[in-house]
Amino acid sequence: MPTSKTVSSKRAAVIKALAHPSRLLIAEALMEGEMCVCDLKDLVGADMSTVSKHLRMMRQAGVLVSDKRGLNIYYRLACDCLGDFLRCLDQLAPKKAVTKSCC
Amino acid sequence: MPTSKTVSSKRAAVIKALAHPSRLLIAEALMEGEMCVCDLKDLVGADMSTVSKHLRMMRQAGVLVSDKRGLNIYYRLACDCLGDFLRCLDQLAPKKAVTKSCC
DNA sequence: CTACTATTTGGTTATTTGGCCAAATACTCA
DNA sequence: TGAGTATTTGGCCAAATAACCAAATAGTAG
Repeated sequence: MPTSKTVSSKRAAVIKALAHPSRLLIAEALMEGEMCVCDLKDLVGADMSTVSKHLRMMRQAGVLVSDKRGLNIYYRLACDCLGDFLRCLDQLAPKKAVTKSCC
Repeated sequence: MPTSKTVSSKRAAVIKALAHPSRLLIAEALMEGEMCVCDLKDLVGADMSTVSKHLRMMRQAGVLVSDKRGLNIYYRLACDCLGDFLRCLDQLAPKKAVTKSCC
């Protein structure tokens, strides 16, 4: 069985770490380079504690890597496959009806 | 602003459609080719109504396309970018601690 | 050591999600 | 038409999520 439920669950946990507007916004920003929590807080516009929890989740999922330097903790992406994937997803058209093709 | 919050939200909605073990299992299965709801029900091992709701969500997000033929409704993936992305994600290592690099 | 700064953790609350069951559709075929 | 099959919908409940605030922690610098 190439794609067991266990495998899917692990993968889904990683994907879930990107499946929230704020978290994806963070990931997108980090595609440009690392940022510290305070910068990300400004970016997201939420309470720092909220951002911190998002970051922890993403770090635990393996999506982000953190690095403490001076007073700040800097976060960066752990992989560079996000750009291609997002470009592909942007081509999808959300819809409501049944029986329709695209692509 | 290349990556606004609006863009991130739309993308996140699509990603969310894949961010559940059962839904990802469905998507993985559909990488091999289309399947009808009853097949997917057996695959997932949940109530058909539950599977149907997952499918509706994925369809509305634009991830799946459905096609009615005969008695059955067949679903298939709307894009083929999933494989590469999953292969990349599989290289990530989930972790708990701060300050560690990989890749 | 003390004050200060950056970040994380804990508690609480409101909302969303995911599951099942039962009932409703939609459609095919005899 | 009417039975039968495949799928969807609605209702309900338990569990997970995400937000905020307040308090704790870790570390730096004076």
